[in-house]
Amino acid sequence: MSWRKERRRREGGYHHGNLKEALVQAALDLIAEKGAGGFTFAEAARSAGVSPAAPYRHFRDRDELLSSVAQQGYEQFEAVLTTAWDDGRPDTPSAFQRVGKAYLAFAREHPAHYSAMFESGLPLDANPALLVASERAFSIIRAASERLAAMAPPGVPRPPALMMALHIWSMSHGIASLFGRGDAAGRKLPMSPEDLLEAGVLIYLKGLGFPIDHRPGEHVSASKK
Amino acid sequence: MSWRKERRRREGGYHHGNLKEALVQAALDLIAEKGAGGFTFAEAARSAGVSPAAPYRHFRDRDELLSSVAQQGYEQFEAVLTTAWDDGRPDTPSAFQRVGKAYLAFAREHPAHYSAMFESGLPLDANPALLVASERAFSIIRAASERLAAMAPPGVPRPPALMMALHIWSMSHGIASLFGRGDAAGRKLPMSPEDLLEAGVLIYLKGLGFPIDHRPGEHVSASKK
DNA sequence: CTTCTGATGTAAAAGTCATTTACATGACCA
DNA sequence: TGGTCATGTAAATGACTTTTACATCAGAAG
Repeated sequence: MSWRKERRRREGGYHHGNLKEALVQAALDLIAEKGAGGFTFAEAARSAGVSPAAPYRHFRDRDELLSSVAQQGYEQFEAVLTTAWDDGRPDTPSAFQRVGKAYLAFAREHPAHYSAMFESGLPLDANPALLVASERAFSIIRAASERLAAMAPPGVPRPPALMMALHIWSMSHGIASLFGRGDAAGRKLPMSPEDLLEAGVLIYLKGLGFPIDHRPGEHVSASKK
Repeated sequence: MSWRKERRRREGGYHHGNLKEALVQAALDLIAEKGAGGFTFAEAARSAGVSPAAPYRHFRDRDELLSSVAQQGYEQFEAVLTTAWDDGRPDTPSAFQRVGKAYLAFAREHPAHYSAMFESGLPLDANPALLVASERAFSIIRAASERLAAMAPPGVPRPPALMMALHIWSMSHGIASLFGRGDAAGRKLPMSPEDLLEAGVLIYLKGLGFPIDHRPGEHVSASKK
């Protein structure tokens, strides 16, 4: 079944057998190396060992390959966030912070995906599946915000959960985008992005009336009172 | 002095007379139209009415033109933020909110500049002047944060002013980047980016202990108690 | 087992870009 | 009036994108 294809592939058979996946992988490597802009269709083809025209059997054009990478990114992103959220265990606030960390971790560990998702300039509605994937990923942040909003102290005016989700998302994305990747964009920071985000989220939650106190060695941190 | 050049330019003289600026302007138009990635050196040359090789007399390569656009953007950005800050008049908190609005307004009104500055993928240290310009712009946000930090209520633990500035910058940038431009990136929002940012900043400031209350018709807003 | 056919690749070509090199023009100065 | 440097042009190279006509192969049908 498959050993045959494997063998042919190694021997340079006419058919690749797995080109679509190979191209996505090649694109990831190239984007990681030269950025979403620097990636070329032709080089991806070269990496996969096929002619420059071969990719057109699997993707309408360069943008569709980029779009596939972004979609795969959103799907993995959703999985990562879902795992981090873990349905709010052991408690909502700490799970919430874990989601924030997972956000930054994803940006750092999957820079190519992140780049395709947020920095490639491709319109979200280019591919319906892409839009769906991105919404599913955001829905995790939103669900977490809903849960958090539900346990906010009463009497304190607060925005709708959607707005909370957008605030958290925006701060996470802003930090990831400006400072998140090693040194690619060049902006230095006298602290880790994770610490920056954690502190920011804690201050924000405190603004919503959540009980926050601080332990030695840290600026602020959350704990149940 | 100059009428002569003007005349020649109209008549299609051999020398353009003002090519460098014309190229920057052409780049802005093209970036606004097709994004930072879609912009080409050749087309900028065509817009300016010169041969494809002419731009090389003024810019080492395509990236240097992009870098010039970004630098000009940072300079205008700094000017806009400085005006908005107005040295904290009439009072620090409202001036602070004004800076946030100015941030989003810049992203919306100068999408091409914003794109070159934050989404073009060019390394900040490509051009020393670029780095300086970007730091000067950020310094406005930082100065505003310093002032705000200085008037924070005592007894409430708070992060260093630099961190505050980074939080505000990140949220502003995150919102601008995700939702700031009409519909380019495709993400819809059931509220204006300005309202989103204002609410986020107010919650954040409340988390720092600033007195905030709310008036009818708005989610939250600041006033002295 | 042979044949047919759709899926998957290739080769070649056209058009666009980025970039370089040798040459042309003309603005300005002595 | 020349000379000279800055500013443009023309032409060439090599990469990339995309299309078109043709080649190959895997698997289904007989």
